[in-house]
Amino acid sequence: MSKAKVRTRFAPSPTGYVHIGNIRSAIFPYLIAKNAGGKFILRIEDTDRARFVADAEKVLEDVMLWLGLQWDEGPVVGGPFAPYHQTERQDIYIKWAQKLIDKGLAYADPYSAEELQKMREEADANKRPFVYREHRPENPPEWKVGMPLRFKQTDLKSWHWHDAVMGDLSAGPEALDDFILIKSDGLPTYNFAHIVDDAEMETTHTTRGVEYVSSTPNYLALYEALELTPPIFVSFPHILRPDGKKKLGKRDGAKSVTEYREEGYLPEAMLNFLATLGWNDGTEQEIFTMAELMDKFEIGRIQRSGARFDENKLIWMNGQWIRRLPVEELYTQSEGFWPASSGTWVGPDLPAYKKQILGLMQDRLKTLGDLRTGTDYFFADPAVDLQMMTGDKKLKSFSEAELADLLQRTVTKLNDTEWTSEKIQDSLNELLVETGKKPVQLFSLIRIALTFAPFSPALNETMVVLGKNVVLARLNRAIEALTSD
RNA sequence: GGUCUCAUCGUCUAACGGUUAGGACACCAGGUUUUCAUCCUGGCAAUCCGGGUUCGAUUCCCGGUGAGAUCACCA
Repeated sequence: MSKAKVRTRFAPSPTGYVHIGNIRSAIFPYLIAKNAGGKFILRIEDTDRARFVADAEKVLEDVMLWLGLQWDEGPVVGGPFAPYHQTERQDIYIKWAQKLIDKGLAYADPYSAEELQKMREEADANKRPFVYREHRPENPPEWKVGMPLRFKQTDLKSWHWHDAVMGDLSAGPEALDDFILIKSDGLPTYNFAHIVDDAEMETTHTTRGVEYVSSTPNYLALYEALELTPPIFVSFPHILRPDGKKKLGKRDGAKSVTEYREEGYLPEAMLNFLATLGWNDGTEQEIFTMAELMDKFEIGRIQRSGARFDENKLIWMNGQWIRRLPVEELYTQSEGFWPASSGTWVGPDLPAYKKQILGLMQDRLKTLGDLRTGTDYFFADPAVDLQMMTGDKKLKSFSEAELADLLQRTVTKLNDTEWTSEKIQDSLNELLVETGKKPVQLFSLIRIALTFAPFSPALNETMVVLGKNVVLARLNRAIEALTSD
């Protein structure tokens, strides 16, 4: 197969919650396709009507686009193999099912749910694994929509196959059973539908989590019955919960991708993190752009064992990305992460002001969400908190009068200072000499009087952004508070 | 329980059969004339166990052990 013919797909079930593990199942096939210059397809596997969630598909598509996983064929964009929702492809599945029935390789399941349940319990009581094919009805009724249709295994043999990630695999006949092809609601099961769709859509790689390797012998038998050539199998290891070795899932309180997005994680960081969780390029590189991932991704370097989800590394990576993004870009992404006070800020150019703040904050943000809690004092005068000044560890030895005096001298000094970060720093340094105080004392005092925040960027830089008038006004306010009682 | 799979620092991982087993996160210590960070330097820390093959095994083979997946009219 030529590389350009590579076609992969992400085939999620719209059940309403997209977690880290789900979305990595979209990233890997995307990269496989793009690495080869091929196509990436989005197919919605919505045959489970009981678990169907109405707006799940929208959420899913939003998350994919946010991460930069634009699909070449699928919902919204269409494509040569439309429709891309399985519920709209019912005729196709029935057609293929009929082919099997005609060949005597599929039959109607006449048992009721209760009868089936009873057989299972019996097998269980005898400590034997339940296999349906041992209870195959002798004279099944003629199948019609409304009855479950089962695949008839005719050759109980050991299967051997190759998986691009896991290597050579095999399984004995115990793995083979007469599984359901079409459910009684007329819709196909995943086991049947994905094979038909992958073939119809000319998918070259069937990607999925390792949990499907135990079903692969059944699929292989079905491919054979359908006279289809199996695709390349690509099984991904699981992403494990942070605290254990179990597969990550919604029950573990795993956050959805949307939640991470709302907390201020960048799509670049999320993509980078997920792509390198269970894959590496063999070098010591940790940070990858989408372009680099597309260029370097290799199926053969996907890990075989599961990888623990480590939020610390995600946080670190997010910081790395915040730092390397141009301010302009960061500004675009910061939309919605500013404190409420930014809405009432009175100044000529809010975007320019925010970009200045971003320039100062860029090195200290872990997530964009930190803007919400850490930049309030840029937009509104903070409430004066005397205790914060007088109670500060480094300022405890000073009386209120002394503190007021220090601030007064600062005001006088700054009043005559040209408002650039260099000049301000010069003045602050002179002040240090003139007052004979240590930086940790004088600067802490000024910093607190200006922001009343637990921490803030460099003093001189902060002053430049705040502006001379605001700085002097806030210092005077603090002096007033210190001398009023 | 049957079947299948996996196994390097706490975590993510690198290492044609020959390396003082490398890097990153986390953690600890120090530095960058305010704080919190960033950044820099250093430190701690691993080949699951037992056999075999080999001059030599993290690497190949076998057996244990441990872990996971799966045995639905869910995907």
